[in-house]
Amino acid sequence: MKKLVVLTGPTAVGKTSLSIKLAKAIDGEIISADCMQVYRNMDIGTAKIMPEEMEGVKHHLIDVIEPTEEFHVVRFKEMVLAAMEDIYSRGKIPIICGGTGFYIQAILYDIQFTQQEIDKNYRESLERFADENGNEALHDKLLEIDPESAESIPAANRKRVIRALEYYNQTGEKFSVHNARERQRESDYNFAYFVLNDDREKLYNRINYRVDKMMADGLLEEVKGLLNKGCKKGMTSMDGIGYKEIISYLDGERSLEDAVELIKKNSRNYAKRQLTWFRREKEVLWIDKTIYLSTEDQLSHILFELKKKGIIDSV
RNA sequence: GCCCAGAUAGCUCAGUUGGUAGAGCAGAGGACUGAAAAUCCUCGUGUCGUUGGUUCGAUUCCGACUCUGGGCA
Repeated sequence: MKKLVVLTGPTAVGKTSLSIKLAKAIDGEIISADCMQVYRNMDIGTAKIMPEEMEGVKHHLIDVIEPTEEFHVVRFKEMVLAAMEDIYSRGKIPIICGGTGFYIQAILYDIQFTQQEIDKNYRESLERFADENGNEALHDKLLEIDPESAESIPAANRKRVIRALEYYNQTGEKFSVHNARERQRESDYNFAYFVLNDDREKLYNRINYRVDKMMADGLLEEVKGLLNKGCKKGMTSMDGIGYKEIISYLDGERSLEDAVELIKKNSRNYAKRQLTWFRREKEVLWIDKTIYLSTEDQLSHILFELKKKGIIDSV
């Protein structure tokens, strides 16, 4: 079985610096599992690792597309599988590091998505239908073709109602059937899934501090620059935390001070959602920073677990 | 020193014609399988400042005290 290491955790917990030490210790290469760090020119707001911080460790999936482009799990999966093949061919171990749990899952369990391109017109027509007739009416459509999905997806969650309808429209199969099947999947990898975590209050303090630092580092200028290059509100990249709030300030919707506070709050809420996700994942190995205080302790604990799983030979 | 207004959930406040209380925000928990840093669901017991009094019963009425604003000296 192919070997795979996953290192994740909530935003601002300290994944990046630990990942460098880990990569050096096991001669690995890092694959970023971060839905925002893939974009070029979005450095400050995504807390992206800079080349000089990489210490010679090879990184994949960072700065690979323009912020004006569409990006999603399917593209992520394609790119990561290619990167992994490359890494294995050189006899190294891939380390998936990043905070997007959904993306990590897609790789780990090889979740299957549909082959076809998304039909934008169909999506838009459903959006329009919901605008005109309400979320309930859209939800009723789903109820007709796939009652199980309709039951598990609230009408208010329009995005997911649309995806379920879209899936049926594309494949003729119920979305609920697809999901149930994909949920059964076992991983083909010999993997270790580490989640770095810390005391909630400490984590939130670090998030708040980091946002202030982003502002001091020029987040405002970064966003202005992106807008000048053609980025617009509503693009997936501009929906990232730190970007959408600054844009709302530039649009005159709120003061800069309020925008900064909102970035902090949204980041905190995001960290909490990430933790909810990781708690549900099976076979997760938690690295609690209140127990493993120093980076050295964390690293030696990780190496111990990797040896146990046969992913590395010696500690 | 005097006068006035406050003192209720982590914060900002509402309310109880006397029967121990509820909103917003913050926060917590959860869902998620081609937008995922997205999208959505659920969750409110707190010495009602302290202390006397009236009352069957006071957080609510009355008195004193403490603190915080504001005003007058």
